[in-house]
Amino acid sequence: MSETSKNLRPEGDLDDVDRKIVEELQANGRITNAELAERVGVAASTCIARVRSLVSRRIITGFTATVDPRAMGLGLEVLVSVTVRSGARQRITELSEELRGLPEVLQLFFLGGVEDFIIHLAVRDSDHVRDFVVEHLSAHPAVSSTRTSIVFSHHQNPIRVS
Amino acid sequence: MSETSKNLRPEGDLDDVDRKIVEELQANGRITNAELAERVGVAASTCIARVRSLVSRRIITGFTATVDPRAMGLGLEVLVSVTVRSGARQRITELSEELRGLPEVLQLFFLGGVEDFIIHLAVRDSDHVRDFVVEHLSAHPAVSSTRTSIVFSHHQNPIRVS
DNA sequence: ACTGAAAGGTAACTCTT
DNA sequence: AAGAGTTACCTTTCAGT
Repeated sequence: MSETSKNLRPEGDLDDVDRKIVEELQANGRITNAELAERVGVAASTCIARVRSLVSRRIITGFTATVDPRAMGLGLEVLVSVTVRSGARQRITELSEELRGLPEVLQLFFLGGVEDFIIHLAVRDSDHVRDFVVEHLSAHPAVSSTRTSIVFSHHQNPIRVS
Repeated sequence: MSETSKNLRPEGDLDDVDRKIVEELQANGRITNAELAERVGVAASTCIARVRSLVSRRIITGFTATVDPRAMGLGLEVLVSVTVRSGARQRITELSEELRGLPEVLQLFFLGGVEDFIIHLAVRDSDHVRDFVVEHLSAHPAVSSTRTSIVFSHHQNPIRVS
């Protein structure tokens, strides 16, 4: 009954069962509740209650299929760094919201530092990159400069509780 | 029966049904086959065959739960740009594989251009960033320089067929 | 708060058209 | 590719611990 039997919440306020569930669902988001329960070592009824709690607490924020961009005809990925004009700082939010809505944009990092954004794009080809930069960045009054780098490869890891 | 009735495969060789399936499964990876079939407008038996085909062709590469790093005790995200010493180019692969295995690493972009990598980290706090950089980057003989930027916000979009 | 069993529902498979 | 019918399994609930 002591607090010392609980860890000093080293990672959020999840216990071992929650963490195992999160780990398994990151590795396979389509696993059935029955199998998840077995892997985690709790009853199916317990497991489904835990998963629902994790979702309602917004610890798990969603379930998605991961798709290969090349299979969708998007053979080129690039990272575009954007610096905003110092006189146009207040327009960063407006610009970022515009960018978020564009289909080429896979990810948008809103940064502190020299660069204000990094945009991760998946596009058909280099012409498509140029069109994107010209149309949405160079033409925008808030944008000071951009720098585009080709992504040779891209790896994504699950979040690990370590 | 003519080729003209098929589009000039504007995005891979997926038809409208495949594309709708991919779209729905990115939005909700845990949708049931019956509901997916209804939304896409095909029979359940057709739908499950399509999904399996997409997975076996590696167009859909997996299903995952998305997790809030903050809920896992990882309250700080940063992007670290890494430049490799010009005399140590051949060690990039070795370094990237080492980095991929680290629990703090969410994403790794292997780049062409001035910078060789960008590492997306989720960490507890700024001490954790420093430890990571010192331990895994500065100490590495192939690393020439690093630059760390705080991520204020991060958005991720599904891949859209446009 | 977790478990286990029972009931109901749904998915998956096969065959046929 | 669709539909029907069968099987099997999964989800859900609830009472008990």
